[in-house]
Amino acid sequence: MATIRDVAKLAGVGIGTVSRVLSGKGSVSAKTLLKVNQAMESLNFTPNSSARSLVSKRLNTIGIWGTETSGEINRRTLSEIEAELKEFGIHLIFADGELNSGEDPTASRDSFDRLVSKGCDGIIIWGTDLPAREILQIENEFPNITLLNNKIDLIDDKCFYFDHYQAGYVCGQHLIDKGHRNIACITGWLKTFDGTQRQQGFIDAMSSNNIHIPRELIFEGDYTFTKGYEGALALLKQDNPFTALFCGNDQSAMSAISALTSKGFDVPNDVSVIGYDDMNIASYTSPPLTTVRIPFNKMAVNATRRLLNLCYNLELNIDYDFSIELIERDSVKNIG
Amino acid sequence: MATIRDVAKLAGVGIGTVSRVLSGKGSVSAKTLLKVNQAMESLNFTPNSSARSLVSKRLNTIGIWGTETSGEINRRTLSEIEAELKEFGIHLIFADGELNSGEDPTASRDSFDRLVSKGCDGIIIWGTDLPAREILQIENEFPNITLLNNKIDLIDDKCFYFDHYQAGYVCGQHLIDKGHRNIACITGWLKTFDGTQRQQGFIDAMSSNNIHIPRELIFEGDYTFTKGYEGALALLKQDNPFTALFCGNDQSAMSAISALTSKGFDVPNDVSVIGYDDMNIASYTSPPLTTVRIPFNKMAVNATRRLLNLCYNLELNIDYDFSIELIERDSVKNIG
DNA sequence: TGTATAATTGGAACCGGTTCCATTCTAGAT
DNA sequence: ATCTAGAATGGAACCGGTTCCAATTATACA
Repeated sequence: MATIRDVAKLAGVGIGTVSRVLSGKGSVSAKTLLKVNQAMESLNFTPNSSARSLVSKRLNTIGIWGTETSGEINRRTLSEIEAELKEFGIHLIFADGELNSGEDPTASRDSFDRLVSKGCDGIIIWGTDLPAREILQIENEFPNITLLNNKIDLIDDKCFYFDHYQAGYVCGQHLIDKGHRNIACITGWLKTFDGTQRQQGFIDAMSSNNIHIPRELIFEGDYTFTKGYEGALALLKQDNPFTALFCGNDQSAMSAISALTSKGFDVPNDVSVIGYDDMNIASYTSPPLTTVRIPFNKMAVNATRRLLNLCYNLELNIDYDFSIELIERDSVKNIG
Repeated sequence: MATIRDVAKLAGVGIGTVSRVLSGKGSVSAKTLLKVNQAMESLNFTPNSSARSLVSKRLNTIGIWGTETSGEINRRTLSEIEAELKEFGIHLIFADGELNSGEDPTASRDSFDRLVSKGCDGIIIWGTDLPAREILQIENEFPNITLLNNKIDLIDDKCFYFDHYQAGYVCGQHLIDKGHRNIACITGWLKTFDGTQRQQGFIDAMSSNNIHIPRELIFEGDYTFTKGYEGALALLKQDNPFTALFCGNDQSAMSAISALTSKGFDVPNDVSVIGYDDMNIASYTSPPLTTVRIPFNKMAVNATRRLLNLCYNLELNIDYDFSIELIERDSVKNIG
């Protein structure tokens, strides 16, 4: 690997001059520029990133961390983030909290620290794996963080979240508008910020319309296919009849439909189902899924831009406003 | 940030001693060890990774590149890779070829070069975005690469691929075994290595059983939901009847089912459908999907281990043998 | 007690960039 | 021709680790 000194020697100039050519800062005469460029070319010179980082204290890398980095909808978002970073020549380091999360908060924290110590210039923390207290503590000594799909009041300007409450409300209201009164639900993962929010919104939509949901019609899920399937079967087993089902996300909606179908219930003629997320797949279930579209990508991009501002003193515009959209397909029937 | 010299000063030792403590190599007396550790503790010392990399010429980072890093099944695999790397303290840098691939091969190559120049110690190239010639050229000047889901004879030991031909054959044979004779297919993406392989295997299974598939019953897909849906509609429009449908992957199978259902055809009573991949979701479609399970994760882990061997002179065991498994669910009916 | 050998230690030199200052060159003004 | 501001240039010093060698100290053995 050629170094800056090799280039300088070949071009017959000093290393400072080569450095100036590299950075484009400082003045260099036209003919010197040419000589240096030719030398770089013929030596196939690439600046060593470690040496650069050592003095500039800038790693040109940001990290993303959190269990929510898995799953289809999230993966789409990762690409979006990567694309945003690409424009600024920043790389994305990727640490999955998934495999050691949940049960063992220490392990979560360890995996986070590993990310910091490798050194990224900043980190997007995706989801609610770490308790607020811990995040605040982190933010105190390592301020270059941004939260995606989490909300902590003290650092609200670094949080990019969505009004899941409202979205849950909209889902509930939609079912009611379609004439449903006996409504069941398979909740999202109630350990997460967004899971509880959307659930509360849904419940409040019910109360506002004077509808009471008996305890038996609420099945606590966790966003997985498995729980969606189990949940639907469990709901079918209990005694309260229902004509509609609100699911915490599209995955559980899909598998709930699968369970309902397997037990001889037709969706939407026997039971209407509404999902949440609008995954790609939602258009291609049988029947296509009515759901609510969450602007995850937009959230992610803005979280990324905010982080770039923090890390590199940029002043990119940040948008904190994320609105929802109800996507009506064929899984909800009007029985009004 | 405390440096090694700060630690040395506080502990009252030389910097060499501190370095020895850090690396655990070379001898250090018990009491010196204690002093140094205390000093590190109280200064909250973390070694600077750039300085380390500069001299060790080791970035402790590997990259993954390719359009195939998107999609659900692939995302699951990413986690697997990350977990493998975690054990060795290696980070995963992530560059998506997706957004600039296909149309513009130069852009693909650029995005690849960006990954190299940042410097990873090695790269997993996932998929077939780059032509073999180009990959060989890359391998020549940057030998630390490993190919996932691609096969190039000259560097077979760095390739981790699956016998898609055999899997395609198995799918075809399964439909035949279940009594089907009029079989349609929606191919995978024929621009990819695996897409053509599985298609050929399927076709050969047909020929071996003296079944001829008319041109009209072959729809060229590309793995997307969209094409699966379109494909099923197109197949329904033409004149040759069919009782079974082979799809290039689960996504197209799902959307094909959705299209068939929407046109009043029942799966599997009117048409049997077999998928390919065994995505998580395959158990939860309506009906649950018969498909073939591809050991992507195992492939990915071995590609990763091979890369670790290359980059860091390790000698991890590598397995090149990946076998398939037919997963029978409810989307294929026996009509024999 | 003296000597050989091994264990322990300190720090200069180095990795390959960036920064900054002193120096030289150039062109326009007088 | 002389002076001067500003452009252009070279290179020492530095970033924070690792490596390696010379020097010092400890231990074992005769």
